[in-house]
Amino acid sequence: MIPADDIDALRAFNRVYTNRLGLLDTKLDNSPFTLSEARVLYELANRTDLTGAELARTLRMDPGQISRTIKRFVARDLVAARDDPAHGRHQLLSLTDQGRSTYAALEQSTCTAMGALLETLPPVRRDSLRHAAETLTRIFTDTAPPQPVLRGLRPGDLGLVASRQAMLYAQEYGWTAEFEALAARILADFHTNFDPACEDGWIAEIDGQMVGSVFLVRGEAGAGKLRLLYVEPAARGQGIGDLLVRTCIERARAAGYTRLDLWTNSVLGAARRIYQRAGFVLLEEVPHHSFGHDLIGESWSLAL
Amino acid sequence: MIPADDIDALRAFNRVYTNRLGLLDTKLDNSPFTLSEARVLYELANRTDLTGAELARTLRMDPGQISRTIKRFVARDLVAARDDPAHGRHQLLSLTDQGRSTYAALEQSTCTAMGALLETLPPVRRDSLRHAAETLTRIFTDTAPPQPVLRGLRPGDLGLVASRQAMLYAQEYGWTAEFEALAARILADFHTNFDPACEDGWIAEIDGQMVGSVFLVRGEAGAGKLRLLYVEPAARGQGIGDLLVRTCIERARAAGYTRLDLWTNSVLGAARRIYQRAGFVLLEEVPHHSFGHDLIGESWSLAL
DNA sequence: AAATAATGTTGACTCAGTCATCATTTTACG
DNA sequence: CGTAAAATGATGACTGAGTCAACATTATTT
Repeated sequence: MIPADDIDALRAFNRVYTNRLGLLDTKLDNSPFTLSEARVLYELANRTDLTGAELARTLRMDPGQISRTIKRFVARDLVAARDDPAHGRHQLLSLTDQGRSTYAALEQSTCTAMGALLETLPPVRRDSLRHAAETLTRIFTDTAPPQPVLRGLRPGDLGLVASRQAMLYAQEYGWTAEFEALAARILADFHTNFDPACEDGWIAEIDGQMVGSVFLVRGEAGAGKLRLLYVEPAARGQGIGDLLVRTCIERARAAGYTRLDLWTNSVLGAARRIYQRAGFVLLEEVPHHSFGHDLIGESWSLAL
Repeated sequence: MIPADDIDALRAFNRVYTNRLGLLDTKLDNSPFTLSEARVLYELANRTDLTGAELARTLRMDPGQISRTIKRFVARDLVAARDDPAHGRHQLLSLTDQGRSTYAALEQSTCTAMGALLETLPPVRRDSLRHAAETLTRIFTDTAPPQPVLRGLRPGDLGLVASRQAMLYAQEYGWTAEFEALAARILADFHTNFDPACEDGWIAEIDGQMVGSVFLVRGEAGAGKLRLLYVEPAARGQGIGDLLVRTCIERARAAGYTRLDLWTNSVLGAARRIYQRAGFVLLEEVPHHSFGHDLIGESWSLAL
């Protein structure tokens, strides 16, 4: 079930955008084209040998309207229609030279108008706007389900991991900043003592956004240690946790560890199940008071 | 000058949104209202005693069109118009009972349609969509320049600060992950030894987004230490750095420190100027090799 | 070979959007 | 105070958008 808040947010945006649509339209500058005409021109300029039906589909416009629009363009000598040699019923549409130069002028003026609009925004909002615009473009464009990808570490990742985990566990379990400090320290140590031969870290991303992580560090007595595994709630149930753990195990094996240890807490049920599935065995349970709660720490291990 | 990339991003979004607009419209469900009519209904339902001119302004529609639309609504007994007792030329518009129930039904069905659309998205994208929609709504709605606000620390802040600084200095100065580890360690220590009486941290926000930070910790011999000051590039030039430093100084004074120290690097010119303006004095310059570069560390101090 | 589907076009109709005009009323200003 | 300027609400005229139905023609499927 979709939360009403989500629906409201989208509807509010829809309203605002529609009310301010003029600000983003070609109508602003007194161009000789309507919005629909400009859209048709854009498609014709950026694709080759379109048919009318194809135009109607991509722009979600009425075929009849396309037909009439094209007729107007042909009359103005902006568009040339020639019969498709392969399909007798199809007509291949393309811009004439005049059509192309007219489109270029239109393009120029919309860019100028858009730039003027962006000029009015403070830089912080300009950045937010761009990011939001790119996000929405992706969401409306990519119909394929987003694939989670694993990647290596980049600058800024460590802090982000600590931050997301701190927020998550504060929200879900009420853990205090003590956990955040622990995570920050683990990550600081990770980098300070970093040995590329036998240590590593992975970030899981969807649409370029971090949705999970895992780290492999050197543990005690020839054992590797898996640390800071987490998956964003919204990204759970897609096997991302399994993927992260599997990757970590393989890397631990390649690094020559004889055993892979990890320490977790009994309340982290989702993580526990992932460890179980991966073959880890629960060795020890030790109650402790940390992060503002009475918890049961668990030591798990996997022979490699 | 606005980067062409920003303009392209916004235009691309504009195109995609327009092409898919139908998906977000009242047209989807076979409602008896056009988009414009639905917008007028919405305004009438959510505000009281609107005049036609007011409607035309908020919806950016032609007064003539409003006039005709209202006439249709009055004929359908959805809207009642009564003369304004104060202004003889004004007409106060409001929904009739039938208008209200019709609007409620419309509202219901658009919410359902919107929910159905959100259902098709994977949860990760749903979250992104919501966030982006809220951002854009704010940007198009708030015309007032965004005010930077200072706030205390919340879960997740520490990691975020470390992450942003690491990314920033990696980008601007090519600093290595060594800096990230240092930042993470400083923040871990901050929390581990946290003494609320004489230590503190502040986050500067614009539109709820972090754009800067500063921390006050206990230093040596009764002195306070200012650490991890930073301001996002896009938010610079608005006095946020000054505000952060001033806040930190005041807090240091209140905590009873006799002196406020800080350590920085000569390349961080913007920060240096902030310290100078705040009255800090450069005490010592020590060359060092850190973060992958030859740097000159600087010790500054301010008598309180 | 016949049924089915897609393509491009046209007619009919309503609403959107723009522009000009107008009567009326309110506000601003010398 | 009186007049000029501005705002309000309405209307006519016109083009294009959007929807629906119909149609001839050509491809595709069975």
